[in-house]
Amino acid sequence: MDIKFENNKIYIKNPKNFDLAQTLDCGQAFRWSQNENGVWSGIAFGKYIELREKDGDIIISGSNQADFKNIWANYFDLSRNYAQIVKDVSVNETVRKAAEFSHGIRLLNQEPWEALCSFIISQNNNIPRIKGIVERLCENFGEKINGGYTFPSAETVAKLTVDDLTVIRSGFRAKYIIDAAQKVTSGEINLDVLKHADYDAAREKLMTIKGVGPKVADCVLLYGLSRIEAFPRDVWINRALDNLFDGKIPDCVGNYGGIVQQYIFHYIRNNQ
DNA sequence: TCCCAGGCTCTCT
DNA sequence: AGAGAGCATGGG
Repeated sequence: MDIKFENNKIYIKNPKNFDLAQTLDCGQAFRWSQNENGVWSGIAFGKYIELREKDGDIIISGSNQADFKNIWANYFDLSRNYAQIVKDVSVNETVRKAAEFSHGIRLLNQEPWEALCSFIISQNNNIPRIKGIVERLCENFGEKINGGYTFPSAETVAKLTVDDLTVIRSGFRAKYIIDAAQKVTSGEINLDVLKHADYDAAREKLMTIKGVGPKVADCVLLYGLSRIEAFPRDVWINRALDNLFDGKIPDCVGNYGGIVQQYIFHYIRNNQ
């Protein structure tokens, strides 16, 4: 992608396969919102930024060249060739339709701990409420910065009790959040190591955390540890597999399960 | 009001 | 190994 830095803004000129609304509001991340002027804002890696689309470009403000290079280029997965991937997986007609409907969704490479914590919260829950719980977690236990609150560190959460978490109204998930924070803080779970570990071994390790089963583990691997071969199966995906794919993932998906899963998730959720 | 939500744990066969 | 109840909370 063609990047330009001008007037304290970052211009992604004529972006390919990058739609802000599709990417930021498709249920993979829970801290992005759009205001009445169409401007998206959010916080990740302890930094607040704003993004908007104008004249076919994406404009990032509130950031700088160093952060773009060190954080956002990877966060928005800018080096991945989505056009080629879409072409490869579109051998299957239903996948092609889902990919077309989901055009512009990119996988966000999120912070491992934030992904772990967020997807623990996601279980047996709906997206609006997940967002509310995550936001209350940040407001109560994150660090105040310009624009909002950072996602609280595992170290911070590890010191809390179930009672302390009453304010975020996460229900039965509170004890799971704390167990995850404690295992990450103690080093019993090293998320950076799991990023490069054998997939099944990493998955098993994540599932030693209370409240982390197969689906949450796959989500952590996909959204937090950049493992695009992950294929999380939630109620929506299972429904789609049953109704559209004879119950199984088509072979043409190959190692891009995570991307196709995201396309199918978006497609099935917005088409009954 | 009732059903359900980007599931998992626990218990009982 | 597999099935089923229960779980906190609240959005639609």
